[in-house]
Amino acid sequence: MARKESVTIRDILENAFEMTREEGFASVTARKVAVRVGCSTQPIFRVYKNMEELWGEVYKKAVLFFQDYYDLFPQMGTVPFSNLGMAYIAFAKEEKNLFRLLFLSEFAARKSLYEILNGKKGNVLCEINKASAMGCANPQGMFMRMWLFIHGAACMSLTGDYDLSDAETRKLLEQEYANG
Amino acid sequence: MARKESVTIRDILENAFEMTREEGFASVTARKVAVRVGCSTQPIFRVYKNMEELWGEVYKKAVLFFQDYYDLFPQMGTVPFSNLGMAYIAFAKEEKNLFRLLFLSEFAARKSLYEILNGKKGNVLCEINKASAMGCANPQGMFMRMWLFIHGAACMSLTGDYDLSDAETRKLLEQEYANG
DNA sequence: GAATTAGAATAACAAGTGTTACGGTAACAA
DNA sequence: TTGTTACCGTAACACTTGTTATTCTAATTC
Repeated sequence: MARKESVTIRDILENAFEMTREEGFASVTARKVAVRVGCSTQPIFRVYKNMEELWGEVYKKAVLFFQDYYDLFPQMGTVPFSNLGMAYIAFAKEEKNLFRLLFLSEFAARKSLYEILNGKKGNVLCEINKASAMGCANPQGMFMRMWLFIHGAACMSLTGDYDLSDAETRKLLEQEYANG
Repeated sequence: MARKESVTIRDILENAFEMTREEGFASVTARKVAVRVGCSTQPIFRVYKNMEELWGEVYKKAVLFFQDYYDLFPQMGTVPFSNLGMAYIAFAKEEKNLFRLLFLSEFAARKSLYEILNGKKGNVLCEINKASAMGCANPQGMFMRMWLFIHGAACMSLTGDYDLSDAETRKLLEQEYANG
């Protein structure tokens, strides 16, 4: 009856996402995505109502990407929030453009920081419970204090103003917890 | 001999800076600045070689603006780094667009965080000396720890994920210092 | 008042954006 | 083999960007 599609929704989203990773969210334009996919701009607008919709999907994919990143991140030590924090800081270093999109852009208002961190498994709640079980009197307050610290390190690494090693960073986080 | 200028360099820079404050750095385009000044785009290119140069001047003006902001900020309490930190966080809340330009944008690499904070009066050194005089064993390390905390709060307030009152924030900073 | 000349307005160029109209093409049904 | 029809490439529209060429204007000097 009809012609077979040669450009899939997957091709488009995948490439738009990789472009965000490599060149930043601002470079996801209709023509640039088309060039990278190797087609005209037409298939994009067949699949997505408009660019706004594609951008929204890239954002959603970035959220899932971060959550997978944390799931695969090596879990070391037992100090609450430290693994989550280490993953967050490493993510900011390695995936600067995705970090900006998720946690600093105007887009970032779509999901709260807490919502993204918590993910499907309730990562934050899990850490809060762990802290509580370890005798922390105010685990929510501890989370906030720790996270200010962690978010600060992550954001600072974007501009090159933070350059401690992973080992030093972990030490700092553990001290920070101990001092609470 | 010649015609008198009706659009000054001051008109242009002042308006470009105010546009950055109100609408963000990205809205400083030749035409938009011209509309706001009330002239054509021509006087801009008489005074500045190109837009890049104007943007550079806006950035420099933002640096000075922040430093004045801190100089006029009410100095309360004696805990080292706390006044500098409170000013920084308040600045992020009140001048979101300038904060982004100074401390998070690609532009931010022009001057290091430390350089901007320190200013002409050596604000950071001053606080480090104060800490030292008050018996702090590792004042540089203290500065770094405090500043991670402070930068985290400032950046979080941009996306609406930080909403503690000034009093609560100050308390946190003082505790943070005490725990070091 | 006339000539000179720098300042500024108008308009254009070239490149880039999102989006849409049109027409050719390829795959399947008859 | 012939239609049908969804897919996709080409080209265009309308808009925005930085920048520049041209033309008009106004202030000063003679």
